[in-house]
Amino acid sequence: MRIGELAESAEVSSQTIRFYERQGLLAEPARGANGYRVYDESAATRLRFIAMAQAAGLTLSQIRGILDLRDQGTTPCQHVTTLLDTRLADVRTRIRDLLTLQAELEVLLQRSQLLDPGDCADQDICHILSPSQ
Amino acid sequence: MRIGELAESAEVSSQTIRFYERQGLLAEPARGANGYRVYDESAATRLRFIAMAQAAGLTLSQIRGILDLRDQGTTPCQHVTTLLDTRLADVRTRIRDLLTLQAELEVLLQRSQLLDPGDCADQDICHILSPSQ
DNA sequence: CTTGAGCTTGTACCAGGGTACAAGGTCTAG
DNA sequence: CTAGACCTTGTACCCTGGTACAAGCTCAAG
Repeated sequence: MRIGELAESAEVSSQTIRFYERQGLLAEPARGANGYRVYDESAATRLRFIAMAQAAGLTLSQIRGILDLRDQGTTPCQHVTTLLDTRLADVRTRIRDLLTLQAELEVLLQRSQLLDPGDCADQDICHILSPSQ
Repeated sequence: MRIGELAESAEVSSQTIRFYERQGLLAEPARGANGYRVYDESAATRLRFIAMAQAAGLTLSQIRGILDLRDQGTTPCQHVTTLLDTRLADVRTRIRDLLTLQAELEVLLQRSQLLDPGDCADQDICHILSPSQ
C-alpha cells in the first residue's frame, strides 16, 4: 500500500502521515525500489488507533507514549487508563469553567439589551463590558 | 506612569504591554525625554477592558476591533453584542461537545475496569481504545 | 514522447498569546 | 564611580496539529 492509498483509507492526508512519521507516531515504513513508502495493514490500524485516541482528547505526544509502550512489548492499558482519568478530570473542569462563562455571557447580553448605546461613555470603552459587574 | 508601574497596576508584564502595543491594542504612548514610554490613566482603563473582554472569551483581534471602533468615535456596543452572541453560541456548542466527550470517557474508563490487560492483543494496540465501541 | 498523477525531500508558515533573550541606554543611591 | 533596577529595540522561540510550497523523481497511459 502506498502513502496515498493509506491516506485515503484512514481519511487523513499524505502529508499528515509523513508528519506523524516525523513525530514518531508511525515507524519508518519499508521502501519500494523507487523509494516510495510501502505500508502494510498494521499502519492502517495504527492510524485508526491515533484517530480514536485523538477523539478521546489525547494529544499526539500522549498517543506517542502509548504507542511506544506497545512497541516495547508492554500492554499500555494501565497507562491509557491513567491518561483517560486525567483527561476526564480536565474535561470536567473545562465544562465547569465554560458553564460559568456561559452564565457570565448571558448576564452581559441581558445587560446589553437594557443599555442604550447612546449612553456609552467614551471612558468606558463599552458599557456592556465595564468593570461594574 | 512608566511601563513597569502600568504593568504592575494592571497585573500584566511590561512585555505584554509592548506586545499589545505592537498588536494595535494600545496606541503608541507619549515618550519622556529619555525615550521611556509615559502612560496616563486611560491606558490602565484600556488594559482593564482588555482583561474583561478576554475573560469573556474574546480574542485579541476581536478586542482590537472593538477598540478600533471606539477610537473612531463609534459606540461599539452593537458590535460587542454580536461578538458576545457568537461567543455564547460557541461556548454552548463546546459544552455540548465536552459533555459528549465526558460520557465517552466514562464509558472507556468503565470498560478499562472490566478488561484484563493480559487480554490486550498486540494488534489492538490497546483494547480500551479499540474500534469496537 | 509527453502528460499527469503520484511520490520524494526540505523548508516555511498558520493561529493565539504571549515569553525569553541580547545588547545597550538611563537613572538613583551609596 | 559603580551597582542595580529599570527602560529601549530587535529577534527568536514556545505549543499544537498540522498545511503549503518548491524542486525534483517515477510510473502508467495515450
